[in-house]
Amino acid sequence: MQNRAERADATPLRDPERNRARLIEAVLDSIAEDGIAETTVSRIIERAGVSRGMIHLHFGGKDKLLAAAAAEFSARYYAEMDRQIAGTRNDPAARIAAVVRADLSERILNERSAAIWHAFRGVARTNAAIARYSDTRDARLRSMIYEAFSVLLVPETAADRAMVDDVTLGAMALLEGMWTDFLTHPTSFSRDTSVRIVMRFLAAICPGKFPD
Amino acid sequence: MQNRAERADATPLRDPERNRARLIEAVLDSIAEDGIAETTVSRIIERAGVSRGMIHLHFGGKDKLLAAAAAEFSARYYAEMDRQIAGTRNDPAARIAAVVRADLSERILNERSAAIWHAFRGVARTNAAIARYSDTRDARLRSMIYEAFSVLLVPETAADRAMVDDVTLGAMALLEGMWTDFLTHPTSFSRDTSVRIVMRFLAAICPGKFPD
DNA sequence: ATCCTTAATGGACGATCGTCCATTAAGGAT
DNA sequence: ATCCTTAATGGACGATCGTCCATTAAGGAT
Repeated sequence: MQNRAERADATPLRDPERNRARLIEAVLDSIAEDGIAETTVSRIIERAGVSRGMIHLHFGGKDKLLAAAAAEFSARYYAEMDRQIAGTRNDPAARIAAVVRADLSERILNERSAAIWHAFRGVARTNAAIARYSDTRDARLRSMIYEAFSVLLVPETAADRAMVDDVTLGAMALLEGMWTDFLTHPTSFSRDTSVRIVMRFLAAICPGKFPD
Repeated sequence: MQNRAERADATPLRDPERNRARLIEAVLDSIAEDGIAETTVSRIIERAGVSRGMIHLHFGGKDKLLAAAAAEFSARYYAEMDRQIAGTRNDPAARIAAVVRADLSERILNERSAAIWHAFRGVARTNAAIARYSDTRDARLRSMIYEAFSVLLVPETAADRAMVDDVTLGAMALLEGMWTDFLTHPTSFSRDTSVRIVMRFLAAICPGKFPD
């Protein structure tokens, strides 16, 4: 139809990397907009603008494409998280606040990401590949919070260490809950309110550790 | 094959009510064990032990059967919740504690219910019928917590009322997060620890309101 | 005993699913 | 200029999906 000489730009006709990326993006868009049940091979290739055989060619099948999309989604999450909390390594209270702000920031928590995240969660129990990347994202966030509280609360006794465990679990639960609130009440949800509430709870349970 | 005279018991050969219940139970079991994607008409009737045409006969189609299962799941949730918090109407602190304990109790939060709940959440965005019952359950829990905090904190100023809003949202988030923790870490999850942490956070943010 | 309503059956049906491969052609290597 | 590797195409395929209806029979009404 069109050869290189006829095209004004230098866009190559063949670009496996670009097509892989398009397929992954199409999967994420489809899950966010139409849900996992409607994310069929036909819909995916339609969104990506590629041919039917390409899923099998580049990923080996639909399931592996979904797993790759989950991996990409997870990787983007903590890449952005790392970016936003950079420079808070020496101040645990600031780091925790930064993690909370990042986790609820527009770049990380938005209608698309919340829909995708909950869709993945819903099927993770019966899809080992998706569960793996879902767990990875979880574990990363948890360890960030845990490390910061370990520095902030300088635990010495067993009770102190239990406190670090508890407050980590509580912080994770609060953030998880805010994501769910965003998903279920996207219009009334307030990013600032959510950050404020999480920080108020954390400040209340760690008196004097989170200066205003 | 078998008529009433030949059967020892009095089980009727025809029992639409029983068959409806069997189909709903089969759907919930299938979602919990195999996931929503594997919950097909063939799998459902196999579990329920009924014939293929019965879904259309009694519910009008698979989608309506799923909606009925979501309705039943939601109804059971707050029936059990009401049962467990009965008798705490005059003591808001006790009522909040009872709601927390109930929401995390074995009868309400278990592997089956957590799997079903998250599966429904994952598709609620693109399934209006399921979203409706999911929201109903949510709103019921939220209003219980809100009412109790309204009595407990006797809000007078605008700031007081904002506090009631905040602590309600925080309590909801904590409970949601604990469900997710149960789903993702069923082996390490501790019911008692979760209840304790939620109550510690609530007590910390409402000083003197939750006597030990 | 006969009739009538309706619960229950189970297979036929068209629609879609995801996989896979024969074929084409891009584009670098020679 | 020719060859060779491999990206890309798109339709054929069997499998499975959910719906629906002709048929059977349960069981109350007469």
